[in-house]
Amino acid sequence: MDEKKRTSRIIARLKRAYPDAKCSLNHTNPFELLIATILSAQCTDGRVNLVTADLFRKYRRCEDYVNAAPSELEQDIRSTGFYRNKAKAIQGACQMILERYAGRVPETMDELLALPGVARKTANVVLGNAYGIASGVVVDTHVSRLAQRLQLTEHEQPEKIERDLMKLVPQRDWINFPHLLIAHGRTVCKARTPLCADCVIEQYCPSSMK
DNA sequence: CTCCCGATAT
DNA sequence: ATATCAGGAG
Repeated sequence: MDEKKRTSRIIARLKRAYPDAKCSLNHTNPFELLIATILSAQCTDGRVNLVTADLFRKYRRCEDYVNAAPSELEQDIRSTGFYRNKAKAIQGACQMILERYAGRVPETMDELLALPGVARKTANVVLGNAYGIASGVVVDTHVSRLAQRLQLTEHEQPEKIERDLMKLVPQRDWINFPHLLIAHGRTVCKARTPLCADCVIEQYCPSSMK
């Protein structure tokens, strides 16, 4: 079986197992998703959602972040970790969005990549989940781990993994595919102890311990 | 490559 | 005690 066929079988199985897989970061607009995604670095989505529940009530627009005292914003996002970096990134991004785009989150890859604290992973999350634009494939820690275990790539750098996945996965699935891998990665194909006995794609996995 | 960093699971 | 979590910048 060639790699594309194996990939399509994997996708079909995962869609059946996780029919409701979607973006797990709570948000009601592109701006909120951008902030939530910046906060999600090396932090669980559950923790991010806990923080943004209060954060999005207190900070509604770019001006609210830009005008806040850095130390106060840092405390408001502290429990997500890396809070100094994240606060600085958020304030820098908001200032740029205000100056260049009149407060609207841009809808192109290049414009998003120019924002501080935003690289391909965050840009792909915002474009895909807030704007419905299939700009690429989100590669986070779960997608990276599963793509390697499934041997959908032989690389470790996120950018190279994304390039391999964009070749293997049909573009209509670029947005949903990471949701499927993340759902599977969180519940079954875990980082420390993969539960291969419970895996619905075990027959397609070269790394299976079954 | 290193650094940033708190919360939770194992 | 240590690994891991929807990463990005220098």
